[in-house]
Amino acid sequence: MRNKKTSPLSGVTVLERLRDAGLRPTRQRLALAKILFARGHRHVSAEQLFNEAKSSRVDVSLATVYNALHDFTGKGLLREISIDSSSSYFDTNTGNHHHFYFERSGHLEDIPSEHVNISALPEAPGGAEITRVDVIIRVKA
Amino acid sequence: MRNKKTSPLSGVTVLERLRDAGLRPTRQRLALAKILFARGHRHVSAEQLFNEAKSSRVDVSLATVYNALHDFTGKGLLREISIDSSSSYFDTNTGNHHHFYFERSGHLEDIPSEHVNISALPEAPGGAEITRVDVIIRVKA
DNA sequence: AAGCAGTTTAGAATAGTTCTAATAATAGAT
DNA sequence: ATCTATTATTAGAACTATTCTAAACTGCTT
Ligand SMILES: [Mn+2]
Ligand SMILES: [Mn+2]
Ligand SMILES: [Zn+2]
Ligand SMILES: [Zn+2]
Repeated sequence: MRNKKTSPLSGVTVLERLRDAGLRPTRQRLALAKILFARGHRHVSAEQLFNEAKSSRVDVSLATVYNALHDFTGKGLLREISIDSSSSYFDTNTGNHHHFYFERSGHLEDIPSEHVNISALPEAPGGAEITRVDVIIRVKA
Repeated sequence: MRNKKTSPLSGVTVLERLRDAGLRPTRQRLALAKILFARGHRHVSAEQLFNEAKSSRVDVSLATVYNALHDFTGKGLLREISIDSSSSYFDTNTGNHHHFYFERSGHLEDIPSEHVNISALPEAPGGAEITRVDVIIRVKA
């Protein structure tokens, strides 16, 4: 049997992260989570993650990539961002923050929420509860 | 020959609006523009507009609806909004403003830009020019 | 009226995503 | 370790919003 801790720091951490979220740490989920959470925050599309998995010799189907992304999102490990309606991004940064969107490249870059000061938020009609506030700054680049 | 001014106020106005934008006022574009701009600001999807056209006995193809929406957007008569990656909305309000998004119904509601005070905007990396700032407040309703 | 560029159209094509239903793996109990 | 129920994975089909194609048509200028 293989050692469960394949990478210095992230191996066990990722496994625990999945367990804590109530997600079975399957081989596929572990591999994908490792790609997603190995280093700093990222914004990835399903296709991107699928390709990175293939590059890392992780044998996983596209359907599983979608399943995992949605499962992770459902458990709060990721956050889904729709910007250009052609595809979604999944953000490993689930904290309160905003984005620069580079229209040419399709690249997303985080803006810490402290750097954007929103005031005078109107109350949601009918006292509806606010789920999330997204600020997207589109830049021509 | 029919009277060009079919509706009390909007007939000629819509025609001029298209001409001023450099768009040929074809039968289809006129009919669609009339639906879009007849009354106050709206947020419509392509499919919605297509259906409204059919209801108004305007014979227009779906491809033309898409063409018109994009042409209008390109000329600044509409603004395209992507929220949920399943489809885009086209907004007849092209001025600076933001949105409430009602997740349950998919409805969009304008927020005047004066009601949202954004301060401390970080400079775009590399001095890139800001195209637009979108604030979307998602509410659970 | 003629000619041309711009527009419309039906239907095919595309692409991201979801679904299906069969197979496989996991967790927990024995 | 084995058994079992539950959950996950998968290939490929299906779905859906949107775009493309290329042929027919129309608005505009002369
Ligand atoms: Mn999704
Ligand atoms: Mn579009
Ligand atoms: Zn982010
Ligand atoms: Zn609006």
